[in-house]
Amino acid sequence: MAADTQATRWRRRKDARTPEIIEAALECFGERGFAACRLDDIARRAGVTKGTIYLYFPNKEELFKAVISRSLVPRIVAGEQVVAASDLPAPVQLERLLLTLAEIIPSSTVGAIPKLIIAEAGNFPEIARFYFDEVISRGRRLITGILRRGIARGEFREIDVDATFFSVVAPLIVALLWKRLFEVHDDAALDTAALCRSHLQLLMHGMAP
Amino acid sequence: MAADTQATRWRRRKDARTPEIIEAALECFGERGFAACRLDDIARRAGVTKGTIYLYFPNKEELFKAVISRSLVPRIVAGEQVVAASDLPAPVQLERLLLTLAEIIPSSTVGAIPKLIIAEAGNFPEIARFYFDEVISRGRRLITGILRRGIARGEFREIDVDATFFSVVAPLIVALLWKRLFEVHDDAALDTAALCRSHLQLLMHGMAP
Amino acid sequence: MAADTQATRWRRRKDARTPEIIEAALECFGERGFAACRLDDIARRAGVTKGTIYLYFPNKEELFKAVISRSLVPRIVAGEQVVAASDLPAPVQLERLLLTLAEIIPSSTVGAIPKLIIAEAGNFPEIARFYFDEVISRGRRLITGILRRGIARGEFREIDVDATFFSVVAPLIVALLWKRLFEVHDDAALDTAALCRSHLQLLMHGMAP
Amino acid sequence: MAADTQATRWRRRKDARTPEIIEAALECFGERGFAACRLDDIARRAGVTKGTIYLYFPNKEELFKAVISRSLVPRIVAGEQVVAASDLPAPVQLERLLLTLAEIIPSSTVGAIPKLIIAEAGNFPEIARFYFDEVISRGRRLITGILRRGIARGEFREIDVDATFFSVVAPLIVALLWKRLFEVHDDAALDTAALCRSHLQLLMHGMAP
DNA sequence: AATGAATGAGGGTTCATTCAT
DNA sequence: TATGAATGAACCCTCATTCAT
Repeated sequence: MAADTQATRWRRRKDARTPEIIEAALECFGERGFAACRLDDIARRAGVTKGTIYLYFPNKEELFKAVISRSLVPRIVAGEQVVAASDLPAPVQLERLLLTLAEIIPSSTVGAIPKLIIAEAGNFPEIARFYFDEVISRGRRLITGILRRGIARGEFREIDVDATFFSVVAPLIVALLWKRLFEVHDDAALDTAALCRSHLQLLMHGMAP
Repeated sequence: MAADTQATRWRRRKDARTPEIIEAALECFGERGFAACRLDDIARRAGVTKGTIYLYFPNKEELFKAVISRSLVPRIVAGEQVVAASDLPAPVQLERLLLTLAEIIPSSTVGAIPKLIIAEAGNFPEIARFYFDEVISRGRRLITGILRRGIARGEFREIDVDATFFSVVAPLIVALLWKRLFEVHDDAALDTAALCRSHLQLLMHGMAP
Repeated sequence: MAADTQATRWRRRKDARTPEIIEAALECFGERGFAACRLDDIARRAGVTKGTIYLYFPNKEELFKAVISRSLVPRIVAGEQVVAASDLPAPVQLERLLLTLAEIIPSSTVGAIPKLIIAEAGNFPEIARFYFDEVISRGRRLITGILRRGIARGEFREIDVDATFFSVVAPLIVALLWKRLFEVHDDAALDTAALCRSHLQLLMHGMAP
Repeated sequence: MAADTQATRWRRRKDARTPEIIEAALECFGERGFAACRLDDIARRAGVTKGTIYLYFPNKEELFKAVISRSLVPRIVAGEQVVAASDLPAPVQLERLLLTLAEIIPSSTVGAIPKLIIAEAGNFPEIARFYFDEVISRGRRLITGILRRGIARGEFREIDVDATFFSVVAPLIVALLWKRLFEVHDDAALDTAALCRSHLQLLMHGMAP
């Protein structure tokens, strides 16, 4: 029985290692960037030693790729479901989607990814491509889809949906970066809720027929 | 001809070297990031050897700081002048400012800085602070100033200027990053002009009284 | 056989490395001086690679300090015991102490330290201070103590003990340096034993009441 | 006339360069040792630039040799004259010689050489050999000569002159080093005069028939 | 599966030396 | 003769990666 408990504990431990290391790596990469982040740091945070990381990932670069790819899919899926599951008016859908998106902003883990992508896309074209295909393109399809439906239904005026995509999501992305990079230097904290409200209002007024 | 090249090479005096090295460093940092960019690369681009860099900058970090600080002031000043020099209606001022800002987007040199800042602000708080004070804060003051004047003059409806600041500038910043990071993966090139037009229209409609 | 070598190599654990590296460093520093001695040389002598040294010492300077400090204490203690353990006449004690001291002269390891100290004391005041406090001062206390006792007991005439300290020990120190620096250029090898005998005789005659 | 003055001034300047640089180099080498002393430092002290040094010396090593060799001959000659010029009793000659020697101790320039030799003899065998031949051997010849004459004349007892040579000069050499390396760490300054007096007394008593 | 001692290639930095002016 | 900008080899140090245990 004791042996059985042991075995279970060890198995769970082993299964848990991969996400634990990814989590630790995401934190560390997010704070310092890919190059400046040492595997020793990641290992310490994950509660293992450097050598152990190599049992789960062939090298630092692959670990980085895993960090990026495995941390995002759930979020995208969530977003797609918000839209697909309903047949609400486009403005309502857009609002819900942005509010869902805005929840990521303060998330200490996933929220670090955009900064990472921006910093390292040049050095890791493979990651950039993956991120573009799996996150950005899907996100853009979601949003432009809503915009198109809104136009078709007469809920939005005739707008350039590809361009407006930027107007819609950019403020949230910039807010995400701001929180991590500049809020500490500013007099007041960034009021994410107010920003969302204000931005949504601007969008609704701005796109109204 | 060889003699001529030599002469030219030697004519380049101390005062020419500094901007040459900064220029080369900006390119290199912009492409690969601070840590991944080797001094050898910078030196080669600047047409000198590694040792020469140390005649002009005490170390890599100070070179980085110089790159950031010396590349920005002129742009900010330009922006401030666009506004200060006129007493036009706020919407017109806003339009002119954004169009000026948009010109930076394709600039191969200065346009690389935002990415750099985002990537390295965490590792160089001093630089983050400098950038925040000298670029972001001044830019924000410019824009919120225009917004406030517009509200006061009845040209804009009552809006949250601090939040709207994000809605106004974020699309341009994201477009800047997009150009460098994702355009290559997208089917079509990003039409900056269309984006500006569309975004301005959205803003004008969205903030109209 | 290869397996055996391997095993031996791996059996050497952390605790064995430190003295091995210190020993190698002492040899190397002793031969070439601090600045001229490359870490690669030390590593090769210690049978490790450069990187390994940094697992045991934070940098070259700290390695140097360790070399000095860890190589000396045993010798001093030995000297103090020679004196403390007995209540012999002062001349006898002095003789024993000098003979003990003279044993260091040909020692290839510890014997290199005085040269090192002389060469680097200016660059490493901390080391100079340590050496002065832990070696020189203690040695001086030992010798002046014997001299004072000898005077008090009427075994020596009234002498300036602080000045005589130099007359007592200097010849041994100079002999130590001579062995390493000039013996090779001289016609005959330095006869340390004869030097000791002659010097002790001089001292005994010279300090006799 | 002005031209003439100029010419004279320039010639004098040029003739003065060599000793100026040697002087500056001796100071610098004496303070930091050969390796740790940068040519930039020497140049600055000599009031010239680095390049100028290469007009007078082919490289750093030759400059070092010049420093050693040109700084010593005068002193040796002085010592030899003190002895050769007289037919005084050996004890008196010895006393005069040691007092002459002791004058070097506080000399800030020449006094730095022994430390330099000790530090670098291993790295520059050529210099060690030169110093041994031109300084040490001649000094030893002087002193052992006096000792032999003293024995022959019945002024000294039968002693081992080669060994006693160390007993005679070592205290002065150690005092020289002490002044530069450890006096700053000691409670009291080293009283060179007292040391000479005490040492001479010891010698005279110790070698008396 | 996990460790952690060891490696070694690579980068930042220094500085003796060169050379056009 | 003197300068000082430029060079490049050499060295310290870091850290991703390996591997015996």
